[in-house]
Amino acid sequence: MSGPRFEPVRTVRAYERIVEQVEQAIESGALCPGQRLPSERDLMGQFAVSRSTVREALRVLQARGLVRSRPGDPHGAEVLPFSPDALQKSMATLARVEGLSLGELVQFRMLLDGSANLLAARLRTDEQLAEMEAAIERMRATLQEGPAEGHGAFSAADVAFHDAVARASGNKLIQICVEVVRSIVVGLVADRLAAEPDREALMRRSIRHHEEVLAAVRAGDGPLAARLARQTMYDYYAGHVPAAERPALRALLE
Amino acid sequence: MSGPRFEPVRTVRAYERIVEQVEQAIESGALCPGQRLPSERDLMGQFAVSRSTVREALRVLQARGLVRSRPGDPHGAEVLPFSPDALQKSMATLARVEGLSLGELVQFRMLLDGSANLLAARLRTDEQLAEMEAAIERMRATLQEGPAEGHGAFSAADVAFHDAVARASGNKLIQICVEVVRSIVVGLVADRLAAEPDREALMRRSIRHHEEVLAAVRAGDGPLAARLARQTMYDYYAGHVPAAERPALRALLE
DNA sequence: GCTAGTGCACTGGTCGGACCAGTAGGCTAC
DNA sequence: GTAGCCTACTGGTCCGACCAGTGCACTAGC
Repeated sequence: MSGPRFEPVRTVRAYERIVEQVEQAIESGALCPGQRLPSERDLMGQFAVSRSTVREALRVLQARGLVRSRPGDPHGAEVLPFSPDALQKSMATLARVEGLSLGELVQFRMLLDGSANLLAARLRTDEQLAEMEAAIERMRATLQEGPAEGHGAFSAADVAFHDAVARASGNKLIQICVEVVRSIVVGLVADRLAAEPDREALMRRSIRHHEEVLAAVRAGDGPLAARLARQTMYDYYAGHVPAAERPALRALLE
Repeated sequence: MSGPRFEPVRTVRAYERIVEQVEQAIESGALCPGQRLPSERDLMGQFAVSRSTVREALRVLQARGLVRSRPGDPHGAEVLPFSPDALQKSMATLARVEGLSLGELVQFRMLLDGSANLLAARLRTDEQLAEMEAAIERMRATLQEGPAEGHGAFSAADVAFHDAVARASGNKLIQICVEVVRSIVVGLVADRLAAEPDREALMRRSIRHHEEVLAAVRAGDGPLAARLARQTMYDYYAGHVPAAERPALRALLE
């Protein structure tokens, strides 16, 4: 016999147990977004620890995007609705530390956006279709205002279109990843896009592409919508991706 | 005239500035994985803040997976190599808080794995091909040992196969996301898979599917490899996905 | 009566000091 | 030369204090 089986004890810091308890309360729904945590001074009583420990736990929870605290707020820390901020922060760190190339990010967007369109062509509601149409309409409108002022608005409308598609995919994870990766890519190429020599032509072509994508989604032709969406993204970003990385991107275009 | 343009000043907490500085040092390479941060007492001198503030900053950095500290370690906190742990934690939290369904997660895996195979069929090296072959061989071997002991090993080999494909895709982001999402899915269905009535048949079929996928990758037929990979994943998990969610998964199978 | 202004009680952010258990590496005794 | 102890230092935790900022109740004025 091997006698009683002892498990290795891992020493758990006090603040970690606080994090766990609060995290679980949030996940279980005992704490809902908008609700407030007790004040730090209350919490130190409830958890029977010092304020430093409570604060370290709150820092971790805040870093994970679960709560937010404001100085002077008499109601205590606020439980936040989920937002992909923490996810985005992790991924942005990843992009920098791990040295993700623009090519890899764009490639990832291509496959995400392509898949979103594939699903959206199947599952979209008429309302979502209208949202996409409206976004394209706004893109067209910005062209009238001249490219200078119009560029921010154009991007916003472009984002709105892709968000609508992602929502229509019916998969929240796709939706979130689309948002996260897009914000990183946009952060990387924003200045380069602003310096684009013939931005208006790019915008005009982008609108046409979006119209084609929408038509495919409307027709329920998922594979076509996916292919067009990938092509659209490729055309929009390929100029900023090092030539050596482009073949890998084009592999997604067939 | 509108006078001088004043910008809103955002009050930045002291610990946040510390986090920023250390983060930047890591990203810029001034601090490499394995290197040590000065001790908390040193840091409070360098940053001219109290130890509480230093510690709160370290908690945040630790929550982001950038450093690790051990009690009693005379060398100070250690700078960690990037690991997707933080990313995984965010996404796992997301999965629970946001109520991601198993269907959504599996669907996401299907599109990730499919895309990885599509790219791998184009870009794989012979060495990577050999890794995939070896993984399948290990899957076969576990069948001989009987399903009871073999199941852990089978899963490990399965994971190794998918990791090899993800690596062969040449996209680190795909690779990381595959890993993150897989671990979440596995965490959700581990117990249900263990209770599978006819596990051996499932494993046998899974091996055959993997062989087909590998053949397509070897032949360089990306679209076929992608479709087979998605089918493989569907077959493996569909039984655990609520029937209502399955049609959305099947949308990825054409 | 209702509003505008004021004060207060309390919040989170920061500080400094203190103690403890644990570690690593140098020192000593063999 | 090595085994074992010792010490200096670490991170984890606690305490008490101060500050600037906030929201609310209360009050003064209409």
